[in-house]
Amino acid sequence: MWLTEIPAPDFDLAMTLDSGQVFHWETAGKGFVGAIGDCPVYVEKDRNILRAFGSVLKLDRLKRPSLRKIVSQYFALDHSLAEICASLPRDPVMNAAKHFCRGLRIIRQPKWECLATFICSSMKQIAHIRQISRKLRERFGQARKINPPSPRLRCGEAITVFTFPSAERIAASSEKALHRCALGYRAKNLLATSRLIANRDLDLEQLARMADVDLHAKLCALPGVGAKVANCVMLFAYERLRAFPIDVWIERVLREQYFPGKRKLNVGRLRAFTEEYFGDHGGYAQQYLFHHARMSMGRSKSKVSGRRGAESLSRSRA
DNA sequence: GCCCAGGCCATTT
DNA sequence: AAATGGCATGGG
Repeated sequence: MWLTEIPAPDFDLAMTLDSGQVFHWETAGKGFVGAIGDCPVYVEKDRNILRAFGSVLKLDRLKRPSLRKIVSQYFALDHSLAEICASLPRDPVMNAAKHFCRGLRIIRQPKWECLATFICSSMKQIAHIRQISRKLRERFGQARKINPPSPRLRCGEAITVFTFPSAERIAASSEKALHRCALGYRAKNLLATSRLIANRDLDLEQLARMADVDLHAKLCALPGVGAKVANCVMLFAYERLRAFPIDVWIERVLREQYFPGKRKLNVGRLRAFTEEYFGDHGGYAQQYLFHHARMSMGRSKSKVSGRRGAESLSRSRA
């Protein structure tokens, strides 16, 4: 077990973990517990310090990076948010999201874990995706314990966390077993894709060398992976910061904020716009717009009446 | 019961 | 090429 403290002044841990890019971190004490790959970790933000406590596997410890390296890499503390934000468009919608999401980082997730959870994400609310992720971990992953050494770490008692199951482990399960994790029709896709990996027909690490377009096409060829999921995996696991996933939230933001009242707008037109407008860090723009929109929706009570509500509000003020 | 959800896919126009 | 409907499940 190791303890490390990392200066991270422009990093919002809680917002990053609650922004719908990763689904397994759970609050514990004043921080969060989860797994970074095979490493069980407790993390907390204490003023400008990111404090992490956890263990690295004993096998091949010599080749193993330090906990500090693992945490810094995972949370992308090397990303210069100042430069990234400066490169984003400066329209009112983007500015508001940018301001609201200060400190939110696009993290670097393990590739299979990211691919698998986003295969499970289709037509699911984030709370459901979290449930699915937890069930997969509890049922097929490995239990690892975190034993806090001192009350300095405000995480309380010993905690068990579960690693995400390998593709081989999922492939060795069954569609019925996956169904019991509330996967629904997604079970078949997850199983099929896991078997491509277990059978050596697909090596996710090898794909990292491919150009964006080719990587996107390769991912889209996998069962249960379409344009949206492929872009999520590119953004959250392959560090392709241009990737701009368009889900129902983002599509709503684009239609209402960037093309208000425009009728003939298919997904292809929206895609053409986002790729040229948001630029090299479009993925950050997308995540900020997504999180801001999702957090703002709670205020208007009813989701369906949200649009009408906003409209009538602006009219009544006029 | 209704609505919707970080969509994908086969089928039809 | 673009629109449409089915798909499993759970929360509000």
